[in-house]
Amino acid sequence: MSYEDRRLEVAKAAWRVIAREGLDRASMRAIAKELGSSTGVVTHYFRDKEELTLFALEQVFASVLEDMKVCAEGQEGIDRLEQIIFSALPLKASDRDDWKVWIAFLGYSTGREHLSKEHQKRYDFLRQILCQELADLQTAKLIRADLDLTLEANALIALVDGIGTGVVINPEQFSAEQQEYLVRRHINALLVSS
Amino acid sequence: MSYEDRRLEVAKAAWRVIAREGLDRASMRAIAKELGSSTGVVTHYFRDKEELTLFALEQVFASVLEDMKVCAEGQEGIDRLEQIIFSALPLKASDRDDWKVWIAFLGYSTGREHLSKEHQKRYDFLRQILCQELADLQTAKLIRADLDLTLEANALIALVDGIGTGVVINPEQFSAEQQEYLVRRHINALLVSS
DNA sequence: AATTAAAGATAACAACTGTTGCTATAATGT
DNA sequence: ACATTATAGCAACAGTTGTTATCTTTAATT
Repeated sequence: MSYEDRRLEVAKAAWRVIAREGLDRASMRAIAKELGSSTGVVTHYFRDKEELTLFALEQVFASVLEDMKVCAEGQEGIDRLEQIIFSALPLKASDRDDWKVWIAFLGYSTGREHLSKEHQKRYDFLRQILCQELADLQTAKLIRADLDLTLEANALIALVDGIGTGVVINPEQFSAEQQEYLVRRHINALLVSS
Repeated sequence: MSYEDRRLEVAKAAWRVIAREGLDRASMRAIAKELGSSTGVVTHYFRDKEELTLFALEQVFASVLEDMKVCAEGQEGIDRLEQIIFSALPLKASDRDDWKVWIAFLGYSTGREHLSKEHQKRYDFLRQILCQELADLQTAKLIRADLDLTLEANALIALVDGIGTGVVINPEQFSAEQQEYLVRRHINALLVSS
Protein backbone atom coordinates (compact mmCIF):
# COMPACT_ATOMS: atom_id res chain seq x y z
CA MET A 1 0.00 0.00 0.00
CA SER A 2 1.35 3.35 -1.07
CA TYR A 3 2.08 6.31 1.13
CA GLU A 4 -0.94 8.23 -0.18
CA ASP A 5 -3.26 5.27 0.29
CA ARG A 6 -2.16 4.80 3.88
CA ARG A 7 -2.57 8.52 4.45
CA LEU A 8 -6.10 8.27 3.16
CA GLU A 9 -6.79 5.38 5.51
CA VAL A 10 -5.73 7.50 8.46
CA ALA A 11 -7.97 10.31 7.24
CA LYS A 12 -10.88 7.91 6.84
CA ALA A 13 -10.42 6.71 10.40
CA ALA A 14 -10.52 10.33 11.52
CA TRP A 15 -13.63 10.88 9.41
CA ARG A 16 -15.36 7.92 11.05
CA VAL A 17 -14.58 9.12 14.56
CA ILE A 18 -15.77 12.64 13.77
CA ALA A 19 -19.01 11.36 12.23
CA ARG A 20 -19.66 8.98 15.13
CA GLU A 21 -18.48 10.92 18.19
CA GLY A 22 -18.11 14.51 17.06
CA LEU A 23 -15.15 16.69 16.20
CA ASP A 24 -14.27 17.57 19.78
CA ARG A 25 -14.01 13.92 20.77
CA ALA A 26 -11.87 13.03 17.80
CA SER A 27 -8.56 13.02 19.67
CA MET A 28 -5.37 11.68 18.22
CA ARG A 29 -5.64 8.65 20.47
CA ALA A 30 -9.25 8.01 19.48
CA ILE A 31 -8.36 8.22 15.81
CA ALA A 32 -5.40 5.89 16.27
CA LYS A 33 -7.64 3.43 18.10
CA GLU A 34 -10.18 3.60 15.27
CA LEU A 35 -7.38 2.92 12.84
CA GLY A 36 -6.24 -0.01 14.97
CA SER A 37 -2.78 1.33 15.55
CA SER A 38 -0.81 3.67 17.75
CA THR A 39 -0.70 7.43 17.60
CA GLY A 40 2.74 7.08 16.06
CA VAL A 41 1.13 6.17 12.75
CA VAL A 42 -1.14 9.17 12.84
CA THR A 43 1.66 11.61 13.57
CA HIS A 44 3.79 9.97 10.95
CA TYR A 45 1.42 10.77 8.13
CA PHE A 46 0.24 14.13 9.38
CA ARG A 47 2.30 16.94 10.84
CA ASP A 48 -0.34 17.79 13.41
CA LYS A 49 -4.02 17.34 14.19
CA GLU A 50 -5.13 20.33 12.19
CA GLU A 51 -3.51 19.00 9.04
CA LEU A 52 -5.30 15.70 9.57
CA THR A 53 -8.76 17.05 10.29
CA LEU A 54 -8.62 19.60 7.50
CA PHE A 55 -7.52 16.87 5.11
CA ALA A 56 -10.46 14.72 6.22
CA LEU A 57 -12.80 17.63 5.56
CA GLU A 58 -11.19 18.22 2.20
CA GLN A 59 -11.93 14.60 1.29
CA VAL A 60 -15.60 15.15 2.06
CA PHE A 61 -15.68 18.23 -0.12
CA ALA A 62 -13.80 16.54 -2.94
CA SER A 63 -16.20 13.62 -2.75
CA VAL A 64 -19.19 15.92 -3.17
CA LEU A 65 -17.56 17.67 -6.12
CA GLU A 66 -16.82 14.33 -7.72
CA ASP A 67 -20.43 13.22 -7.25
CA MET A 68 -21.60 16.46 -8.82
CA LYS A 69 -19.37 15.92 -11.80
CA VAL A 70 -20.62 12.38 -12.35
CA CYS A 71 -24.26 13.35 -11.91
CA ALA A 72 -23.95 16.27 -14.30
CA GLU A 73 -22.26 14.31 -17.06
CA GLY A 74 -24.47 13.80 -20.07
CA GLN A 75 -27.27 15.81 -18.53
CA GLU A 76 -28.54 19.02 -20.05
CA GLY A 77 -30.91 21.85 -19.25
CA ILE A 78 -32.91 21.93 -16.05
CA ASP A 79 -32.30 18.23 -15.43
CA ARG A 80 -28.60 18.92 -15.22
CA LEU A 81 -29.02 21.56 -12.52
CA GLU A 82 -31.38 19.28 -10.63
CA GLN A 83 -28.93 16.40 -10.68
CA ILE A 84 -26.14 18.65 -9.44
CA ILE A 85 -28.23 19.78 -6.49
CA PHE A 86 -29.46 16.26 -5.79
CA SER A 87 -25.90 14.99 -5.57
CA ALA A 88 -25.26 17.25 -2.60
CA LEU A 89 -28.37 16.26 -0.68
CA PRO A 90 -28.44 13.57 2.03
CA LEU A 91 -30.79 11.37 0.01
CA LYS A 92 -29.26 8.14 1.25
CA ALA A 93 -28.60 7.27 4.87
CA SER A 94 -24.91 6.91 4.08
CA ASP A 95 -24.74 10.57 3.04
CA ARG A 96 -25.64 11.70 6.53
CA ASP A 97 -22.17 11.01 7.92
CA ASP A 98 -20.64 13.40 5.44
CA TRP A 99 -23.14 16.00 6.53
CA LYS A 100 -22.35 15.40 10.18
CA VAL A 101 -18.68 16.01 9.52
CA TRP A 102 -19.43 19.07 7.43
CA ILE A 103 -21.65 20.63 10.10
CA ALA A 104 -19.18 19.78 12.84
CA PHE A 105 -16.58 21.88 11.06
CA LEU A 106 -19.09 24.66 10.47
CA GLY A 107 -19.52 24.98 14.21
CA TYR A 108 -15.78 24.98 14.72
CA SER A 109 -15.23 27.86 12.33
CA THR A 110 -16.43 30.34 14.96
CA GLY A 111 -13.45 32.17 16.36
CA ARG A 112 -11.04 30.40 14.03
CA GLU A 113 -10.15 32.77 11.28
CA HIS A 114 -8.29 30.35 9.02
CA LEU A 115 -10.97 27.67 9.26
CA SER A 116 -13.60 30.27 8.49
CA LYS A 117 -11.65 31.35 5.42
CA GLU A 118 -11.41 27.75 4.27
CA HIS A 119 -15.18 27.43 4.49
CA GLN A 120 -15.66 30.65 2.56
CA LYS A 121 -13.37 29.42 -0.18
CA ARG A 122 -15.35 26.21 -0.50
CA TYR A 123 -18.65 28.03 -0.63
CA ASP A 124 -17.17 30.45 -3.15
CA PHE A 125 -16.22 27.50 -5.30
CA LEU A 126 -19.69 25.97 -5.12
CA ARG A 127 -21.24 29.34 -5.90
CA GLN A 128 -19.01 29.68 -8.91
CA ILE A 129 -20.10 26.29 -10.22
CA LEU A 130 -23.77 27.06 -9.74
CA CYS A 131 -23.42 30.51 -11.27
CA GLN A 132 -21.94 28.95 -14.38
CA GLU A 133 -24.76 26.43 -14.59
CA LEU A 134 -27.36 29.15 -14.11
CA ALA A 135 -25.69 31.32 -16.73
CA ASP A 136 -25.85 28.45 -19.20
CA LEU A 137 -29.53 27.98 -18.46
CA GLN A 138 -30.08 31.69 -18.90
CA THR A 139 -28.34 31.66 -22.27
CA ALA A 140 -30.57 28.76 -23.29
CA LYS A 141 -33.53 30.90 -22.21
CA LEU A 142 -34.67 28.18 -19.82
CA ILE A 143 -34.65 30.41 -16.76
CA ARG A 144 -35.68 34.03 -16.46
CA ALA A 145 -33.31 36.70 -17.75
CA ASP A 146 -33.89 39.07 -14.85
CA LEU A 147 -32.46 36.76 -12.19
CA ASP A 148 -29.56 37.79 -9.97
CA LEU A 149 -27.47 34.68 -10.57
CA THR A 150 -25.21 35.13 -7.56
CA LEU A 151 -28.23 35.46 -5.30
CA GLU A 152 -29.86 32.42 -6.90
CA ALA A 153 -26.72 30.36 -6.48
CA ASN A 154 -26.55 31.35 -2.81
CA ALA A 155 -30.24 30.52 -2.44
CA LEU A 156 -29.68 27.04 -3.85
CA ILE A 157 -26.75 26.49 -1.49
CA ALA A 158 -28.87 27.71 1.42
CA LEU A 159 -31.64 25.32 0.45
CA VAL A 160 -29.24 22.40 0.39
CA ASP A 161 -27.62 23.48 3.65
CA GLY A 162 -30.98 23.82 5.33
CA ILE A 163 -32.10 20.38 4.25
CA GLY A 164 -28.75 18.93 5.25
CA THR A 165 -28.87 20.34 8.77
CA GLY A 166 -32.49 19.29 9.09
CA VAL A 167 -31.64 15.73 8.23
CA VAL A 168 -28.66 15.65 10.59
CA ILE A 169 -30.88 16.76 13.46
CA ASN A 170 -33.74 14.46 12.54
CA PRO A 171 -33.03 11.84 9.85
CA GLU A 172 -36.72 11.30 9.20
CA GLN A 173 -37.49 14.96 8.69
CA PHE A 174 -37.13 14.80 4.92
CA SER A 175 -37.55 11.71 2.81
CA ALA A 176 -35.56 11.50 -0.42
CA GLU A 177 -38.73 12.22 -2.36
CA GLN A 178 -39.51 15.27 -0.27
CA GLN A 179 -36.01 16.64 -0.70
CA GLU A 180 -36.24 16.26 -4.45
CA TYR A 181 -39.71 17.79 -4.49
CA LEU A 182 -38.55 20.89 -2.62
CA VAL A 183 -35.58 21.38 -4.91
CA ARG A 184 -37.72 20.95 -8.02
CA ARG A 185 -40.26 23.44 -6.73
CA HIS A 186 -37.52 25.93 -5.92
CA ILE A 187 -36.05 25.61 -9.40
CA ASN A 188 -39.48 25.80 -11.01
CA ALA A 189 -39.81 29.33 -9.66
CA LEU A 190 -36.79 30.29 -11.77
CA LEU A 191 -38.19 29.07 -15.07
CA VAL A 192 -39.36 31.40 -17.81
CA SER A 193 -43.12 31.78 -17.62
CA SER A 194 -44.45 29.80 -20.56
CA MET B 1 -29.44 41.76 42.15
CA SER B 2 -31.53 38.64 42.48
CA TYR B 3 -30.29 35.09 42.20
CA GLU B 4 -31.97 34.57 38.84
CA ASP B 5 -30.57 37.82 37.45
CA ARG B 6 -27.06 36.91 38.48
CA ARG B 7 -27.55 33.48 36.99
CA LEU B 8 -28.54 35.10 33.73
CA GLU B 9 -25.43 37.27 33.84
CA VAL B 10 -23.27 34.17 34.09
CA ALA B 11 -25.13 32.62 31.18
CA LYS B 12 -24.70 35.78 29.11
CA ALA B 13 -20.97 35.70 29.74
CA ALA B 14 -20.94 32.10 28.54
CA TRP B 15 -22.96 33.14 25.49
CA ARG B 16 -20.46 35.87 24.64
CA VAL B 17 -17.49 33.52 24.89
CA ILE B 18 -19.21 30.89 22.75
CA ALA B 19 -20.16 33.45 20.10
CA ARG B 20 -16.68 34.97 20.06
CA GLU B 21 -14.36 31.98 20.46
CA GLY B 22 -16.49 28.92 19.81
CA LEU B 23 -18.09 26.32 22.04
CA ASP B 24 -14.97 24.21 22.47
CA ARG B 25 -12.96 27.17 23.74
CA ALA B 26 -15.65 28.23 26.18
CA SER B 27 -14.00 26.74 29.25
CA MET B 28 -15.13 27.42 32.77
CA ARG B 29 -12.10 29.62 33.28
CA ALA B 30 -12.69 31.57 30.08
CA ILE B 31 -16.31 32.16 31.03
CA ALA B 32 -15.33 33.30 34.53
CA LYS B 33 -12.78 35.67 33.04
CA GLU B 34 -15.41 37.07 30.66
CA LEU B 35 -17.67 37.58 33.65
CA GLY B 36 -14.85 39.30 35.49
CA SER B 37 -14.82 36.91 38.39
CA SER B 38 -13.48 33.56 39.49
CA THR B 39 -14.69 30.14 38.50
CA GLY B 40 -16.22 29.88 41.97
CA VAL B 41 -19.06 32.15 40.85
CA VAL B 42 -19.76 30.02 37.80
CA THR B 43 -19.88 26.79 39.75
CA HIS B 44 -21.99 28.45 42.40
CA TYR B 45 -24.82 29.19 39.98
CA PHE B 46 -24.54 26.12 37.81
CA ARG B 47 -24.08 22.55 38.87
CA ASP B 48 -21.73 21.78 35.99
CA LYS B 49 -20.69 23.04 32.58
CA GLU B 50 -23.43 21.24 30.75
CA GLU B 51 -26.14 22.89 32.81
CA LEU B 52 -24.59 26.27 32.05
CA THR B 53 -24.14 25.84 28.32
CA LEU B 54 -27.55 24.30 27.81
CA PHE B 55 -29.09 27.15 29.78
CA ALA B 56 -27.27 29.64 27.57
CA LEU B 57 -28.62 27.87 24.48
CA GLU B 58 -32.10 27.84 25.99
CA GLN B 59 -31.89 31.62 26.38
CA VAL B 60 -31.13 31.97 22.67
CA PHE B 61 -34.11 29.83 21.77
CA ALA B 62 -36.40 31.65 24.18
CA SER B 63 -35.25 34.95 22.73
CA VAL B 64 -36.17 33.84 19.22
CA LEU B 65 -39.59 32.63 20.37
CA GLU B 66 -40.20 35.94 22.13
CA ASP B 67 -39.24 37.86 18.99
CA MET B 68 -41.62 35.70 16.98
CA LYS B 69 -44.42 36.42 19.38
CA VAL B 70 -43.84 40.18 19.25
CA CYS B 71 -43.52 40.23 15.46
CA ALA B 72 -46.68 38.19 14.99
CA GLU B 73 -48.84 40.29 17.29
CA GLY B 74 -51.45 42.29 15.44
CA GLN B 75 -50.41 40.81 12.11
CA GLU B 76 -52.74 38.71 10.01
CA GLY B 77 -52.68 36.59 6.89
CA ILE B 78 -49.56 36.15 4.83
CA ASP B 79 -47.90 39.15 6.47
CA ARG B 80 -48.09 37.40 9.80
CA LEU B 81 -46.26 34.32 8.51
CA GLU B 82 -43.67 36.52 6.85
CA GLN B 83 -43.01 38.45 10.04
CA ILE B 84 -42.61 35.23 12.01
CA ILE B 85 -40.03 33.94 9.57
CA PHE B 86 -38.27 37.30 9.39
CA SER B 87 -37.87 37.37 13.16
CA ALA B 88 -35.73 34.24 13.00
CA LEU B 89 -33.45 35.49 10.23
CA PRO B 90 -30.07 37.16 10.84
CA LEU B 91 -31.26 40.44 9.31
CA LYS B 92 -29.20 42.58 11.68
CA ALA B 93 -25.52 42.11 12.43
CA SER B 94 -26.37 41.60 16.09
CA ASP B 95 -28.43 38.52 15.22
CA ARG B 96 -25.37 36.75 13.91
CA ASP B 97 -24.02 35.95 17.36
CA ASP B 98 -27.16 34.05 18.23
CA TRP B 99 -26.75 32.08 15.03
CA LYS B 100 -23.12 31.36 15.81
CA VAL B 101 -24.11 29.91 19.16
CA TRP B 102 -26.95 27.96 17.62
CA ILE B 103 -24.76 26.41 14.95
CA ALA B 104 -22.00 25.66 17.45
CA PHE B 105 -24.44 23.51 19.40
CA LEU B 106 -25.69 21.87 16.22
CA GLY B 107 -22.19 20.62 15.55
CA TYR B 108 -21.88 19.38 19.10
CA SER B 109 -25.03 17.28 18.89
CA THR B 110 -23.18 14.61 16.91
CA GLY B 111 -22.52 11.66 19.18
CA ARG B 112 -24.34 13.26 22.10
CA GLU B 113 -27.72 11.67 22.35
CA HIS B 114 -29.27 13.97 24.93
CA LEU B 115 -28.12 17.13 23.15
CA SER B 116 -29.48 15.73 19.91
CA LYS B 117 -32.82 15.08 21.57
CA GLU B 118 -32.90 18.64 22.90
CA HIS B 119 -32.41 19.95 19.38
CA GLN B 120 -35.14 17.73 18.05
CA LYS B 121 -37.53 19.00 20.71
CA ARG B 122 -36.81 22.59 19.77
CA TYR B 123 -37.28 21.92 16.08
CA ASP B 124 -40.48 20.02 16.88
CA PHE B 125 -41.71 23.06 18.75
CA LEU B 126 -40.93 25.40 15.87
CA ARG B 127 -42.58 23.04 13.42
CA GLN B 128 -45.68 22.94 15.58
CA ILE B 129 -45.89 26.74 15.58
CA LEU B 130 -45.46 26.96 11.83
CA CYS B 131 -47.95 24.16 11.21
CA GLN B 132 -50.54 26.07 13.20
CA GLU B 133 -49.87 29.24 11.26
CA LEU B 134 -50.07 27.39 7.95
CA ALA B 135 -53.28 25.69 9.02
CA ASP B 136 -54.82 29.07 9.81
CA LEU B 137 -53.78 30.35 6.39
CA GLN B 138 -55.26 27.26 4.81
CA THR B 139 -58.54 27.79 6.61
CA ALA B 140 -58.56 31.37 5.37
CA LYS B 141 -58.03 29.97 1.87
CA LEU B 142 -54.87 32.07 1.47
CA ILE B 143 -52.61 29.14 0.73
CA ARG B 144 -53.31 26.07 -1.33
CA ALA B 145 -55.44 23.34 0.19
CA ASP B 146 -53.35 20.48 -1.16
CA LEU B 147 -50.20 21.38 0.78
CA ASP B 148 -48.52 18.95 3.16
CA LEU B 149 -48.29 21.34 6.09
CA THR B 150 -45.67 19.39 7.99
CA LEU B 151 -43.47 19.31 4.92
CA GLU B 152 -44.02 23.00 4.32
CA ALA B 153 -43.16 23.85 7.90
CA ASN B 154 -39.96 21.83 7.62
CA ALA B 155 -39.18 23.55 4.34
CA LEU B 156 -39.54 26.97 5.94
CA ILE B 157 -37.28 25.93 8.81
CA ALA B 158 -34.75 24.58 6.31
CA LEU B 159 -34.85 27.85 4.39
CA VAL B 160 -34.17 29.84 7.57
CA ASP B 161 -31.44 27.43 8.66
CA GLY B 162 -29.77 27.60 5.28
CA ILE B 163 -29.75 31.38 5.25
CA GLY B 164 -28.54 31.44 8.84
CA THR B 165 -25.60 29.16 8.18
CA GLY B 166 -24.79 31.06 5.01
CA VAL B 167 -24.62 34.33 6.90
CA VAL B 168 -22.50 32.83 9.66
CA ILE B 169 -19.97 31.64 7.11
CA ASN B 170 -20.04 34.83 5.09
CA PRO B 171 -21.89 37.80 6.63
CA GLU B 172 -22.15 39.57 3.30
CA GLN B 173 -23.67 36.59 1.51
CA PHE B 174 -27.23 37.72 2.06
CA SER B 175 -28.34 41.29 2.65
CA ALA B 176 -31.47 41.83 4.74
CA GLU B 177 -33.39 42.67 1.58
CA GLN B 178 -32.22 39.51 -0.14
CA GLN B 179 -33.20 37.37 2.82
CA GLU B 180 -36.67 38.88 2.85
CA TYR B 181 -36.97 38.51 -0.90
CA LEU B 182 -36.14 34.80 -0.77
CA VAL B 183 -38.62 34.15 2.02
CA ARG B 184 -41.37 36.07 0.22
CA ARG B 185 -40.74 34.18 -2.99
CA HIS B 186 -40.80 30.88 -1.14
CA ILE B 187 -44.11 31.76 0.50
CA ASN B 188 -45.53 33.04 -2.78
CA ALA B 189 -45.25 29.53 -4.17
CA LEU B 190 -47.70 28.41 -1.49
CA LEU B 191 -50.43 30.89 -2.34
CA VAL B 192 -53.64 29.90 -4.04
CA SER B 193 -53.41 30.60 -7.75
CA SER B 194 -55.55 33.68 -8.29
C1' DA C 1 -24.04 42.54 68.03
C1' DA C 2 -24.04 37.62 67.10
C1' DT C 3 -25.19 34.07 64.12
C1' DT C 4 -26.10 32.04 59.91
C1' DA C 5 -26.22 31.65 55.15
C1' DA C 6 -25.01 33.14 50.68
C1' DA C 7 -21.44 34.70 47.38
C1' DG C 8 -17.17 34.44 45.81
C1' DA C 9 -12.07 33.22 45.65
C1' DT C 10 -8.39 29.93 45.48
C1' DA C 11 -6.05 25.84 45.03
C1' DA C 12 -5.64 21.08 44.25
C1' DC C 13 -7.20 16.95 41.86
C1' DA C 14 -7.30 13.50 38.25
C1' DA C 15 -8.20 12.97 33.52
C1' DC C 16 -7.26 14.14 29.02
C1' DT C 17 -5.12 16.84 25.33
C1' DG C 18 -1.46 17.48 21.27
C1' DT C 19 3.08 17.03 20.65
C1' DT C 20 7.81 15.24 20.74
C1' DG C 21 11.63 12.26 21.16
C1' DC C 22 13.31 7.78 21.52
C1' DT C 23 13.00 3.19 20.45
C1' DA C 24 12.34 -1.14 17.34
C1' DT C 25 11.19 -3.31 13.09
C1' DA C 26 10.59 -3.85 8.20
C1' DA C 27 11.73 -2.59 3.61
C1' DT C 28 14.79 -0.89 0.21
C1' DG C 29 18.76 0.29 -2.21
C1' DT C 30 23.77 -0.03 -2.64
C1' DA D 1 26.12 -7.78 3.81
C1' DC D 2 25.54 -3.17 5.05
C1' DA D 3 23.49 1.24 5.39
C1' DT D 4 19.56 3.98 4.86
C1' DT D 5 14.99 4.99 5.15
C1' DA D 6 10.10 4.45 6.02
C1' DT D 7 6.90 2.70 9.25
C1' DA D 8 5.22 1.94 13.71
C1' DG D 9 5.09 1.68 18.81
C1' DC D 10 5.65 3.73 23.31
C1' DA D 11 6.27 6.83 26.94
C1' DA D 12 6.92 11.18 28.82
C1' DC D 13 6.09 16.19 28.45
C1' DA D 14 3.62 20.33 29.58
C1' DG D 15 -0.70 22.37 29.24
C1' DT D 16 -5.67 22.48 29.76
C1' DT D 17 -9.87 20.66 31.15
C1' DG D 18 -14.12 20.04 34.56
C1' DT D 19 -14.87 19.25 39.06
C1' DT D 20 -14.44 19.40 44.00
C1' DA D 21 -13.23 20.91 48.48
C1' DT D 22 -11.77 24.48 51.44
C1' DC D 23 -11.34 28.98 52.58
C1' DT D 24 -12.58 34.04 53.04
C1' DT D 25 -15.68 37.71 52.54
C1' DT D 26 -20.07 39.77 52.37
C1' DA D 27 -24.92 40.06 53.46
C1' DA D 28 -28.94 39.05 56.04
C1' DT D 29 -31.50 37.63 59.85
C1' DT D 30 -32.36 37.05 64.51
